[in-house]
Amino acid sequence: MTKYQNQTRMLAAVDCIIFGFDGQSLKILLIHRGIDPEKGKWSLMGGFIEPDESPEHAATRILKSLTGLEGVYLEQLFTFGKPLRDPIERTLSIAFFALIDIHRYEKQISDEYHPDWFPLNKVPRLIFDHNEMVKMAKDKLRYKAALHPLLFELLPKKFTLPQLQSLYESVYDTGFDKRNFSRKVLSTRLLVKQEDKDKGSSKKGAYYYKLNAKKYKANFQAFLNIIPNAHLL
Amino acid sequence: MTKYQNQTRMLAAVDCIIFGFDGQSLKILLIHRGIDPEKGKWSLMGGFIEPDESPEHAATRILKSLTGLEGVYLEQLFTFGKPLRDPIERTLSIAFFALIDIHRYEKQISDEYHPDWFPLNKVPRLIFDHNEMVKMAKDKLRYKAALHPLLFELLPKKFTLPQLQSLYESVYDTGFDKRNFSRKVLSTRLLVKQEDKDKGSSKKGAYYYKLNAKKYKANFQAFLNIIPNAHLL
DNA sequence: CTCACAAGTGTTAATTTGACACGAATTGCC
DNA sequence: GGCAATTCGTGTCAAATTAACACTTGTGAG
Repeated sequence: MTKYQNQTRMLAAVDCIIFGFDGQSLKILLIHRGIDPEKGKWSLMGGFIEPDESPEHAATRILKSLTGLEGVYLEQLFTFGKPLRDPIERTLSIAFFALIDIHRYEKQISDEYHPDWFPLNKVPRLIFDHNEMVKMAKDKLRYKAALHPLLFELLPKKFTLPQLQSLYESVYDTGFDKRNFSRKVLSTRLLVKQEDKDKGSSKKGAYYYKLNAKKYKANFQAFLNIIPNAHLL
Repeated sequence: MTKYQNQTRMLAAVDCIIFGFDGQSLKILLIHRGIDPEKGKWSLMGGFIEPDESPEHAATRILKSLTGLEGVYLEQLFTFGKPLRDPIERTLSIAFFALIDIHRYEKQISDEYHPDWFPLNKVPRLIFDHNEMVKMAKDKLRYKAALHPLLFELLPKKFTLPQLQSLYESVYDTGFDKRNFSRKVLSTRLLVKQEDKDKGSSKKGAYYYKLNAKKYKANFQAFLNIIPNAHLL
C-alpha cells in the first residue's frame, strides 16, 4: 500500500528526567549536550527514536547508555511538540521520568557526557524546553508519590524508616511527625522488617526494611496517605 | 545550521477520545475512517499534525472540525508509538481525551465522517491501537475524576444534583448514597444553588446548580473524595 | 560510667466517613 | 378535589481516621 501523501514527517526524540536521592536531597542527572546546537550546554539525557523501536524502548536504551542501569522505574510523562522547540528542525520529544537508586549509578559508564547530579532547586538553565520538562516531572513526582508507593524506587533494596522519611521530606520540602509517618507507612503492610540494623546514622541503629515485592506490585494503585494535607501541595 | 543527520523522520498524528454524557450513560464519539487503510472502519477522530502547529493545537483543530466546539476540556493522555502500530507507515500518535457537553454537539457539523456515540461498554472493534487508547482514557478519567472536579465538563452550565450523581454513577458503574453524595459535593463550595428548578425528571423538580467558576479554577487541584473507597476501583 | 544522640513507640481529641429513613412537593388520575 | 405515585432534599449516629503531642530505649564515644 502507498504511503500517506502530503504529510509532514518529523524527528522524534525522547528525553529522560532521571531522579536520584543521595540521603540528603532529591537530585536529577544532567549531561553536557554532545551535539550542536547548544553543544556543551546542560541538558537532559535524550536521543532520537530509532526506526524499529518504540518510545519506551528508546528511553530504556538511552537510560542504560547513561547510567548502566536496567529495570529501573520509567514512566512516560508528556510529549512536547511546539513547532519551534528545537531551532534546527521540527522535533517531537517524548519526555520520560525515571527513578533510580543513586547508589547503583556508576559515573564511569557515561564519562562521554560529563554527567552530574543537581539538587532540584539548583537546576541550571537547560537547553530548549528542558526546564519545563523538569518542572513537569517534579510536579508529577510529587503528585503521584502522595498517592502511590513510588519513592521506594529511589532507595536501595534495604532501607530504614528514617531514610524513607527523609526522602519524603525532601520530595515535599517539609517535615513530618515520625510517629504518624511510621504508623502510616507500616499500615500499608508493604514493608518487611529485617533483623539487622543500619548503624550509619546513629549509635542505636535503625532497623532495615525491605519491600514486600508481591504486595508492592499488587497494591501499587493503592492510595497512600503519607502526606497530610496532600491537597494543599 | 544544518539539519540533524541520519535520523529517521516519522509521521505524527493526534487521536481524540471524546467523552459525552447523555443523562443515561457515558459515551464516546467515533467516526468512520475516511482514508485507507481500514477505510470505513470505526475509529477515533484524529489527524496528522501540521508543520506549524503543536500537538495541542492539532487536537483542538480536529475536535472543532468534528464537533464544532471550542473551549472544551482537552488533555494530553499518552503517546502511542510502537513501530508497527500503523501498517502503512511509522506514525506516532499523541492521544488526547476531551470532555464535552453532549447537548452542545451538533451532528450536522461533521456528517462527512458519519460519527456516532457509543456507550463505553459497547465500543466496537476499532482500527490500529485505538481500543487501547480508549481503555487508557477511560481508566484515566475514572482515576482523575475521583480526585478532581472534572466531570462538570460533561454537563451543561446549569445542572441538578441528581444529574451530577447520575453522571458519577455512570462513570464508576455503581450507586452512591444521595445524602452522602450531596454532602460531599456541596462541602467543596464549588456549586452555587440557583433559584429555578429542572422539572424534567420529577414532579417536584430539582434545583439547578452552577459552578462557581473562580473556585473551580482555583481548586481544580483540590482532592475530592466523592467516591467512597476510590482505592478499590 | 555517663553523656549525647537518634530510634522507636502510644494516647487522645477532632474530624471525617459511611450507613441509614422519612417528610415535602408536585402532578396526574380517579 | 383528594389521593396515589414519584422524586427531591435533608440529619443523626457510630466507626474509622487523622493530627498533635513526649518520653523511654539503646549504644558508642569520651
